[in-house]
Amino acid sequence: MRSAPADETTRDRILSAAVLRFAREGFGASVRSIAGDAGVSPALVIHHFGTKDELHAECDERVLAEIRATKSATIDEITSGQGILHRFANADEYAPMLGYVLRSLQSGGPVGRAFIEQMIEDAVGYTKHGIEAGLIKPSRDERARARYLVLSALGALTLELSLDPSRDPRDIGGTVRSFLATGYLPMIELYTQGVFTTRRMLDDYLLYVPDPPDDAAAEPASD
Amino acid sequence: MRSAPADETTRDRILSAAVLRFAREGFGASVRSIAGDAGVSPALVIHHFGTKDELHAECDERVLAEIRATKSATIDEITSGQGILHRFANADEYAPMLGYVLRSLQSGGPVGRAFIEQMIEDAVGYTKHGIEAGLIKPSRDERARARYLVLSALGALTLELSLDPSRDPRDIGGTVRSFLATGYLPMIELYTQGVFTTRRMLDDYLLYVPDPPDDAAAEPASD
DNA sequence: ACCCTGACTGAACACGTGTTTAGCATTGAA
DNA sequence: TTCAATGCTAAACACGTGTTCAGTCAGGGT
Repeated sequence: MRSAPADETTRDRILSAAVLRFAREGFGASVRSIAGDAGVSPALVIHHFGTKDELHAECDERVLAEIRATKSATIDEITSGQGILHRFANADEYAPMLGYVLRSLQSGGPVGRAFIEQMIEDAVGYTKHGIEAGLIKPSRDERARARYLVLSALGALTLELSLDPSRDPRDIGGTVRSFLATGYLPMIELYTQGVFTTRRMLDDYLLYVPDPPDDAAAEPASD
Repeated sequence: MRSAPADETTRDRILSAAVLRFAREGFGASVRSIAGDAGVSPALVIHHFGTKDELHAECDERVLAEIRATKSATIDEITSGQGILHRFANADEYAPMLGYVLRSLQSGGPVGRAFIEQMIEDAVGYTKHGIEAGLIKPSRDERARARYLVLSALGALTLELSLDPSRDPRDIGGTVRSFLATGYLPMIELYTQGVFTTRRMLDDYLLYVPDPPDDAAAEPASD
């Protein structure tokens, strides 16, 4: 009975409903609402997952797995430059997944953290590729730059998302597009020409700080 | 009795406790915990403010007023360049205020929105000043750039804040400093020299989009 | 046939929430 | 003094939450 595939349908239906609810309303979404979406009693949710937290954890795992899957599918879609955000814009099919990630980002959950870490890793690869192709300038600290680029882009996006109250959170692709409509020009303008006319601030900082770290000492305390 | 100044003490103590709690734990903080902090019964909180939402609203007003006050106090502190974040770094006295703002930012509250709007306004002024002084390059859309710079900086900060679980949220100044320790170099590096070696992406976009808006059409639908 | 196991439910429980109510204490005005 | 009003509290209420419990139903193994 355990190994029969039909049994997993209900469990999976609950899981999917939970991911959707969590993505739309955040992790405060009630077990009852999830059960309602799955057409099931609240007790069954607990019966299958034991606890709301365990359900949450399993949703995290599922989303992470899905991310890993779609990542390798779209990795050769880009490989050019900084089109990180554009991948999101016309990705309405991934909308609930992205919503889940942003929720996890806001609440400091493990999915958000893993997602950020992975995007940084990707960005390091992209920039390295771009440098070799002569399209991107090398940085004094590649990892720190990749991290900053990811944090600023994703951070601006989350802010845009939570600041626009009119748009309902379901339509994340729309928010991304709306953000790009206003933010893409200044972004690539900044990326191609910067904002400062002089190197003074940069040189001052480089003088002030003795050692530009060489890829390892970038983060003071992590893995 | 209404006009007596001594009466406002307790009310104000509750308000201060609420701002602190909201800043630390978000707006889900319970009325009971706030009352406890103020050394007061939960019923009194409701007696003075009518409703938790009204208390929330009054906290918003107080923080906004405080921001407006400290703004005019520190406006001549900067006036140089992009040291927006540095103002936060050594501002431990404003820490609860900043925490409150970040919470409001995450929840899409009016304080966060007003704060962003004001920072954009400030950034427009700063960049204009910097352009006249020859320190900052002009942009094709000053307002959009100011908005992007503010959103990316503040967004990266909020992400950093919610992603670092070890650090307790009380110590916001520490998080800001930790963020600057890793993020300042790539930020000013980006600001002084960009990341792209060619103008291709920018020119492509400028060709693709017919009209660069002239300061008014930047935001599609707002006040 | 039996029965046991697991999916599944309705009802309840325990708890935390915001809020209300009744009443006490103090204080200034009459 | 007497009255009214306000600051303030303890207790309770109504409600939503996650979770538990007792029990029903179906299905496959013996």
